[in-house]
Amino acid sequence: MYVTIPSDHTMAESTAILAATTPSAPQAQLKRGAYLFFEGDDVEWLYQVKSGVLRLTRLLEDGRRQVIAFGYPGDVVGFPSDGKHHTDCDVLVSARLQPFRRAMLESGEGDPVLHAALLQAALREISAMQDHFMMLGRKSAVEKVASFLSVLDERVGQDQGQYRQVTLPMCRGDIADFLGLTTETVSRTLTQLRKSKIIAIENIQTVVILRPTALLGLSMGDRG
Amino acid sequence: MYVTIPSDHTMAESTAILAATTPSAPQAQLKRGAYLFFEGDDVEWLYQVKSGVLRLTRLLEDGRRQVIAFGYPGDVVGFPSDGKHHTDCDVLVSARLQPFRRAMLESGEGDPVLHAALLQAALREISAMQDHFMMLGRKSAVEKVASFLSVLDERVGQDQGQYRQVTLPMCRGDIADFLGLTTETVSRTLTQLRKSKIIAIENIQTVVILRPTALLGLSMGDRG
DNA sequence: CGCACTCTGTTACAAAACGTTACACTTTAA
DNA sequence: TTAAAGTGTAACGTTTTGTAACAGAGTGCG
Repeated sequence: MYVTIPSDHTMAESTAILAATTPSAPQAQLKRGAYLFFEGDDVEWLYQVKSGVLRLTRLLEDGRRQVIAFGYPGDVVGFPSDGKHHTDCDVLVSARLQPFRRAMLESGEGDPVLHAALLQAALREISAMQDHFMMLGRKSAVEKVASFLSVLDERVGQDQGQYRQVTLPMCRGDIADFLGLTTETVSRTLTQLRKSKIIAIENIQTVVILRPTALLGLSMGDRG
Repeated sequence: MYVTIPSDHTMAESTAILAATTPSAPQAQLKRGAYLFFEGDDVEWLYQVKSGVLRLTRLLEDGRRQVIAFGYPGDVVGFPSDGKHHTDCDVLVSARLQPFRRAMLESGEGDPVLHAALLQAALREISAMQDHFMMLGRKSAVEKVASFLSVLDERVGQDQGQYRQVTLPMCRGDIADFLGLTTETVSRTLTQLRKSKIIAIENIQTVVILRPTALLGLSMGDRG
């Protein structure tokens, strides 16, 4: 999951699953904290997330970290480049995963439909990352956090009576490293949104969206 | 071209051209200022840059702009998502382009070798964009500009007697929008690098790298 | 059970980085 | 030649970060 510019097809497309195909391996179940792969590993499998949440990260030698993406249901992770993984990937919320052999993407032997579906997933990935560029490069802290919450709401928000509610399985540091901010700034910004009554923070992992329109406005550059 | 973490294979890989294949269209020659496509256009062709430089951009409604990438020889541009372009693309330096039908990527009918090569280009694109995330999200102004010059040097730098020399066909505003800075900051940072004798600015489009190691150091977080 | 300890998150204040504004200068195009 | 666009530089302002202190939740241990 990246922070993309809102669009109605986003969810439908990305969760359109590679379902009607012959899997080459049974689904795998992984617990919180487990690692799927590390940067530099040879790619054997791609994975489509069926349930749970993954985290993809890159590290700089001096310890700085960038969270590249969160893997939500429907997302495909593990695209190879030169046959290798270029991120670490671990499990944030215990996940069910559908593995696909790397060859299914790269040569498509056997199943052209699956091959095409994985290719389309890669192409969508490129487009989503382009959107995320705009966010990392050109948005303010408030816009970033507001965008993040909006996208998460659109993608996995739940109805909670009058309002909608978003669960944040990642810690503040993960959000910061995803949005290019510090944990303090993420924390301060959430407080600011709470004080403007745009969100409520029910508990540390649960945000209630009180004014979705205001949030969306902030994410696109309206003044607070 | 993205600002990726330096690696010896970068150039060899990306300029490894889709050469030994049957082109489905003759090469095209485009002049500075010409547009290849706009955001929202249906994708008919992908293009591999043979010579010249392209610029891929995205716009926000309020006018903020992100330069997504520069297209240098070897790069492939125009990957579709949902069949559409998601950036604008225009010509910075008059370019020779090899067009490939979109179907060559998406269905591969006719030429499996070409299909595989285009797919690999897309996968490399994903990896390069991940590196660029790190840069946009986690690097300071000096690190960004130093990284930019280092990558450009590695990719298209020319020998100039004792030193190496880089041509910047894009204006300061383009560099700024690529790195997530303002033109002033780009300008100040270049001045700063010039005053520390790490680069010399021969003319507005030509930078001489006096101390490549120092530049690389700065790009990875050493103090100035 | 209570206690110290760690980890995460929050807040306040100071500091740094970067952006904004303004203006001079150069180059390019009309 | 003049206007327009692009660039360089400086002073100033804003945003974001860094630092530090503290609160609360969870954990291990006596």
